[in-house]
Amino acid sequence: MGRQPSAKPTSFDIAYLAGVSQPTVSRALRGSKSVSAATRANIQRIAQELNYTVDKNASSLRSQRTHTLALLFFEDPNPDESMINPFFLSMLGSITRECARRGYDLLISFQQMHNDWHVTYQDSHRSDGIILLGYGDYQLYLTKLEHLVEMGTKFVRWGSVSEDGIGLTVGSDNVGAGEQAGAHLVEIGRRRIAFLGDASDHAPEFQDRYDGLCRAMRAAGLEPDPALQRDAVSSEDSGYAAARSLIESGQSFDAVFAASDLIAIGAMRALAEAGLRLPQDVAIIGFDDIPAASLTTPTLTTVMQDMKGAGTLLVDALLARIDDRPVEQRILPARLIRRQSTAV
Amino acid sequence: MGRQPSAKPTSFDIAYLAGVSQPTVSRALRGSKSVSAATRANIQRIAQELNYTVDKNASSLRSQRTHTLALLFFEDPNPDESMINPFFLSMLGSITRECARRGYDLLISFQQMHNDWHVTYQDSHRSDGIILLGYGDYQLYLTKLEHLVEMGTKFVRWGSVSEDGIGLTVGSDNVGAGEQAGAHLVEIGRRRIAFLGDASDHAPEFQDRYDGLCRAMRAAGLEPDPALQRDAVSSEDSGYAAARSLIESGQSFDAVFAASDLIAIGAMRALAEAGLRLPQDVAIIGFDDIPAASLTTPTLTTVMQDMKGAGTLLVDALLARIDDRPVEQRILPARLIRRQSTAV
DNA sequence: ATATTATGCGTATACGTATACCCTATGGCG
DNA sequence: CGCCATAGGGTATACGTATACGCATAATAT
Repeated sequence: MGRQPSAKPTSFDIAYLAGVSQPTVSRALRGSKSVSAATRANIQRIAQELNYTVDKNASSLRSQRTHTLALLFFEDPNPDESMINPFFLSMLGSITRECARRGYDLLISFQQMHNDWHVTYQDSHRSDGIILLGYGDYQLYLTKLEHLVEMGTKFVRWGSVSEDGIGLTVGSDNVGAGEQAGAHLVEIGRRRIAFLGDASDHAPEFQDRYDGLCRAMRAAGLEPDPALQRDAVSSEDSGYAAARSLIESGQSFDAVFAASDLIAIGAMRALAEAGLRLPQDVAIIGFDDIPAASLTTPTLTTVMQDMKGAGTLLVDALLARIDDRPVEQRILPARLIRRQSTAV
Repeated sequence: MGRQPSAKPTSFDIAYLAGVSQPTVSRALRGSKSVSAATRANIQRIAQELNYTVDKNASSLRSQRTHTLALLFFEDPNPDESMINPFFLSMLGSITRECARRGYDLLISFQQMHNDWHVTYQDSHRSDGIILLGYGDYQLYLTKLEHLVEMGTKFVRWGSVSEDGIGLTVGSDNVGAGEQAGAHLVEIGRRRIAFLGDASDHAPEFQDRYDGLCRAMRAAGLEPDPALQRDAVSSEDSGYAAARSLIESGQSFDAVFAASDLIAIGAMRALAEAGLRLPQDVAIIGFDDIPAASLTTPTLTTVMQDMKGAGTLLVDALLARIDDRPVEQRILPARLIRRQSTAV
């Protein structure tokens, strides 16, 4: 009770003090060239003094531009609560920074795929565009994407770029990364390389990684054995289960390429429990280079994605989309990080 | 280019179709009781059919309520880029979920403390309130908080509850947690317990943890040795440096309580390099229970904070603040997780 | 039967900004 | 010296919603 600033100043207040009309204030502050330098400077000074800020809602309502992006993150059906995609954080960091740099706000929301998110954000004028990260049910995802396209909603998504997908996609070079991993394993003399991760079209990124592995093996004259592939989603438990299934099948193998570090960490536990020595008996490579990867015993060879570049590129691409500038799909390079788990 | 929905429907469209006036539509959809059940049902049906959503900007402009919260995360001056507070993610998850449950949107922004964030979010009507996480320069932080209070801005912050702080604070029971850790170390026979982490008023939470440790030691008839305390910020490198400094000082110690897991992990590296056996020669306890804590060798005893509860509580408290309902400071319990690093 | 109150809804208007349009002084040009 | 382009800025209005009020009709009280 009794706050000294009687109320938030409006553009009318500024206009009054500057001896001009309200529209002139608006023009001056938004950089219109039809206002003289002197007038603009004066207006800016007064605005500064009064701590004036443009009312976001009024501005958005009138201009139909919110200068806000929405980031929708889709969770897996049963998320390993304690370990939600660790690598997501650095991407989030670079996305928020890039947004700030461009003068955009960022709305964030963790979603279940079955929600009506595809209606909420654009139709209610909350944001100018949407960034999509992850997905639960891939088929449902595609359906909703089609709906977005129909509605003319602007969006970009993180994922597999190789598929001729719906909408604009930014992603790592998963195939190339898989090749690097495969080549490395072949180089250290491994012949029977297992793959842990969904290799179906439910998880295009994982499939790309598998494709890359297969390509590297064939290039070395080896034929990938389908019996050495096990489905797994990105969680430690799932990796553990997949590795156990592999061990119990009695198949012989001397290397494992896991589609994510979480899977790899779970698999390492299973392998160690089975008395297999890492990396002598089984070499293992993960994917993502999460912080934990350098703490495992042995430390985990993995593939590092350019998460910072990813955030920047996603925002870049989305803004281009919004402004109807041309954009093409962009693939980010990934790099193999060699650690003890493949050091023979 | 030829989109079939001629335009986003407005409340006028609904009103026309329902044979009522626009305000009635607004009333019906917002649950005003001065509209008959029949009318309301009819309006809702039509709105549903047209995929109508309330325009967020218009609504916020008129009602002066944005139904949006802003989450400001302050980064340390030199963030260990790859490992930004890992425990932050689960909190973020619970905050977004809680917001969604209450029908609030969440704006997120990583900030440098020196920015004018304290003006931007409330004054421009972007959000109804602010959640503050972390801080860089603590003194500067306090200054800006005072400014927020002056302006009548609604906010809550995560931090040390014990200080009779500015504004409303939600935080873990750091003192209690420190006591638990100390008691545990004493229980396994340790007498010379070092503390790694800033114990100054620049980092109230760390100081609370240290106070807790001291209290537990005194309760056991031990006097904490100030020479065994080393400043450290929450990063692996800083922990490593602090531990090295401790080792090189020649002080004898048989346990380490680190103010965060990152510090602990760095310290473990330094201790191992110095040929000290963990936990036989030196037992060690961290704080946060980040995923990596269960992957170190030996696995790390640590304190788990209730991050999910934290997110819920922060949102809860802020909404209460916004609605001018009474709220008191809330302290969340923390729990010691015993692992190999203190198993003797 | 008349006065009173509640119910359900329409009328008018405000929220604060951005833009289309219009007008007035210049200055340049022939 | 008259004509037109241009700079600079004012006037009017729209963006879509939420609320203060007022006014009927119906329900209840007296």
